[in-house]
Amino acid sequence: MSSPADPPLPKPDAFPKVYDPVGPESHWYDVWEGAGYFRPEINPEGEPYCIVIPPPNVTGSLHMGHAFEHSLIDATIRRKRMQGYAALWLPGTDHAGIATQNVVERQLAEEGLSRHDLGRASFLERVWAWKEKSGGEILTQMRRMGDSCDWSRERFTMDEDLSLAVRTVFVQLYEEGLIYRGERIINWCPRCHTAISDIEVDYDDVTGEMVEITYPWADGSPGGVTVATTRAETMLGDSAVAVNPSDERYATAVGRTVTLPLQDREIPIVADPAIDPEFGTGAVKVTPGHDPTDFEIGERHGLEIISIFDNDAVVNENGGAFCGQGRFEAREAVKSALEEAGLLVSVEQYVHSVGHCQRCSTQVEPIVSKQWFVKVRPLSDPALEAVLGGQTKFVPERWVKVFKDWLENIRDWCVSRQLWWGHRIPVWYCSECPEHVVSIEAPTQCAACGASELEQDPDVLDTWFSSALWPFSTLGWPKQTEDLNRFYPNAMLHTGFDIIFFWVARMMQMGIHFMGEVPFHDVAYHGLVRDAHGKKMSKSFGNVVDPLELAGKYSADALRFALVRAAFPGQDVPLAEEWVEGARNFINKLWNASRFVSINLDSMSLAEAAEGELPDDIASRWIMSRLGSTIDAVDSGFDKYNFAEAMRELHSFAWGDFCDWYIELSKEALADETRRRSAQRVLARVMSALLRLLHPVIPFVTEEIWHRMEGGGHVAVAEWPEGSGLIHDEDAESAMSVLTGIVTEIRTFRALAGMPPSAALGAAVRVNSPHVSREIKSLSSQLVGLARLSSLDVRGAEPADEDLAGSNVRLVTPGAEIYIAAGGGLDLGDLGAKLDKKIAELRADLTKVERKLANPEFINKAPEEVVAKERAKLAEHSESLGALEHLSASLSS
RNA sequence: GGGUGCUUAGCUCAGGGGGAGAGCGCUUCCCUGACACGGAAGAGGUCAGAGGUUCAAAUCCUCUAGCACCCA
Repeated sequence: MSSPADPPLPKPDAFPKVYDPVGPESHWYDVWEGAGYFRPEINPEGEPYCIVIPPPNVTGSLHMGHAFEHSLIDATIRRKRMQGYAALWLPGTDHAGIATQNVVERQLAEEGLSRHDLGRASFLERVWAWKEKSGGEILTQMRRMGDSCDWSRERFTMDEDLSLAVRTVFVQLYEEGLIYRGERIINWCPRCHTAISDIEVDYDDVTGEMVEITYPWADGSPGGVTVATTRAETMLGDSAVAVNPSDERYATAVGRTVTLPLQDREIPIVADPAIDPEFGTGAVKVTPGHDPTDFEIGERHGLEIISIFDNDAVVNENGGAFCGQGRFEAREAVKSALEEAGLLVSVEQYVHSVGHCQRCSTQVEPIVSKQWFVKVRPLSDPALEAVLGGQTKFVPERWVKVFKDWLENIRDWCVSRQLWWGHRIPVWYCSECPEHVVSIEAPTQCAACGASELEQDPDVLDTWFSSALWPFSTLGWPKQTEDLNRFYPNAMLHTGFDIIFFWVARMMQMGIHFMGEVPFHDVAYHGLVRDAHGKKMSKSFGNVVDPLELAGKYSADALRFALVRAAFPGQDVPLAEEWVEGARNFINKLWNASRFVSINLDSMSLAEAAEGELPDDIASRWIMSRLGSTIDAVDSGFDKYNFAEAMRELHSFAWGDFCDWYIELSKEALADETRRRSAQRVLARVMSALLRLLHPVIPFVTEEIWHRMEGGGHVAVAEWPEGSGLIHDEDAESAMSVLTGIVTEIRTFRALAGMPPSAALGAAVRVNSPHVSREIKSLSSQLVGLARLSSLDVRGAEPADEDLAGSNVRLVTPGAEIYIAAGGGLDLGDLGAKLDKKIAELRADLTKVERKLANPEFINKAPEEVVAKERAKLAEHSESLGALEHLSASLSS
């Protein structure tokens, strides 16, 4: 094809054969950000479209889960931006109360210090210093990944504005009676030294012991009541024994008293329906001070609450002789003492579920303590209604049920934490009187007695209290800012299902309560990133993969594509390095397709080359039709948050339709001066659309190619392609499928016959439909190239049994027959075996079809199209079978 | 104990009443003027098991088994 008239190739370094992501991935981000593309103001007329980031821990670093979630958010927001929305991805970080405090305390411990050694003020200075030092890391990493956040709107949960929002919410809820202080049984972490909420307790199976203990009758009569427990040491705090009221065995026992061993305390036997008669002996010790169920039993029966543990879960003075022992130590000591007393009936190994602190895995100790609670029900009911009523849509929908079950059984939320790092509870206690002041700003005097000595509650709020406000606190609330009016409700939320209770439910509650509207219209729950074999990534397994490392090796684009490509709604994403490698290969393929187009545009930009009317040849019509369907499928995938589907469409269009077929077909047209220009037009249009469609997921490489080819503007703000303008061209698609069938059939024959690609092969093709036959004729020079033929004769269906091109081989493909003059001396052994197999398959298929059509019920009940389709299949299969048998016979003769 | 999801090619997963799909891996051939991070052609599956509904079931229903997760 080369001739002196060919245009000069671009300089080799303008489009190297292998894409090098290093330059583009360090260059384009600053350009985009500098141009203000990440700000919604770039589309001032656009409809607002806001997504807030699920705020990562401020001192954390980027892990694969972030990389995944952010890839989905960025893909969503970049597409919306290109569609002309005032797209805002609002970034920020969370102060992560316990987690952050634990990290800094660990640092202090290395210096042999505790936070109490430093005191509250200097400890907080330390935490702020740590936050300043490590707080930017994750944000830098996000930039590296190409995340198009509006950094001018970055927020931190402990910013002054957001802290004001927290205090405002607290005060208002208090005034509405939805926040109260109460002495209740709560989950206490003896290591973190704080209360935690019910959902911060993780239950794990632990192998322990089931111990049976006899409590003797108080009146000295022989025997007693035997109770079963896994926590023998808590008997020190027992204030009753309970049985089920319907339990015959204990009918006469109820109302009597027993003596609590070791403590010498007389306690009653009460009847309570909460007791399961099937469990153990049917009699249960009741420890209202250290068991939530027992606490409730205690409330019902007016039992004494005896706390036997201090804040370290060490037995206190109420534990008598066991005072000073840790709870596990005390458990053994109590058992020995009971055994000595002859009251230990049995000890058996027992596996049971035990609550652990989510942050430090220490066994949680239920204790009774004075804490602040949010009365949740009045907030949760509207949240549930909003989801059931569809004001907020969940994807996948099944999470609605989980959400519903949880909200319907919700308990009040303990929001105070005995920590220093966080939003201090805006309550001040008077030193002169029992009153307290709940106020947004620090009060100067007691509202009740006027005293000026006021002390603020030492505790801080649960981190999730501030996260619950995130969709509006980040937009300026309680100030009525322009952003708040514009971007609330948020368009949607991408998040993991693991925080549906912690975060989504609470944002729904607070959003509706304070803004009067749901915080977002859609919530798309994604799965977890797992390793190549579907195992959860964890440090203990050693299968954790660092996203930045993969991005460094294969490019951020490749990592993003690998992740997004696997993102079926709500499904976990297995990630092996090979997937990223595959994504890198795809990007390189795209790069080379661009390289090809670029080389063939005669120095025109994509925009220039695309100008003018499209040609109406089959190949052009076909690829434009395919492009239209692809755009529709991509849009539909994005709109359903089914990113994997969108990516599959793009991948197969780009690699299959465009590279494998259209580019190959275009080579012939490009070589023809009269058709070169129109082929360029098609190449440029497809290329441009492809770059735009892929940009949300692989922003860097598409921008780099755009820069080299488009000659102006940035793909980051280019217009998103419209599929509806492109017609679905049935004729072109069917003609092309016949063409690809013919080509593939000939190639297969060549491979099976062991013919080298260079060997001459003459062929004649008989196309069944006269219409398609004309189209194939128009494509004959392309067909010659693709199938590497020495000659080609395309006929219509009319002539029946002519001698076609001296053929000795007859092949068949849907819609056409192929006659090949293969000459003699070919080794057709493989072909014969292959043919036999194909014939057998076809016969089996044919029998199935025949049986179906012979069934009157099928003819009567099946829809017409289905019957017609079966009939067509029958005809087609018979024909193919005939041809194959003919070929088989001619081979063996 | 209650709930949810999963079981489809060697691996990881889509599909979801009417001819079994993808990526990776594997086999054979090919460094052809976009690309070997590539091209061409292939092999490979009683869609977990058992019942049922239906003209028709991988797909819907029931049960069973195994796995995963959530809640108590």
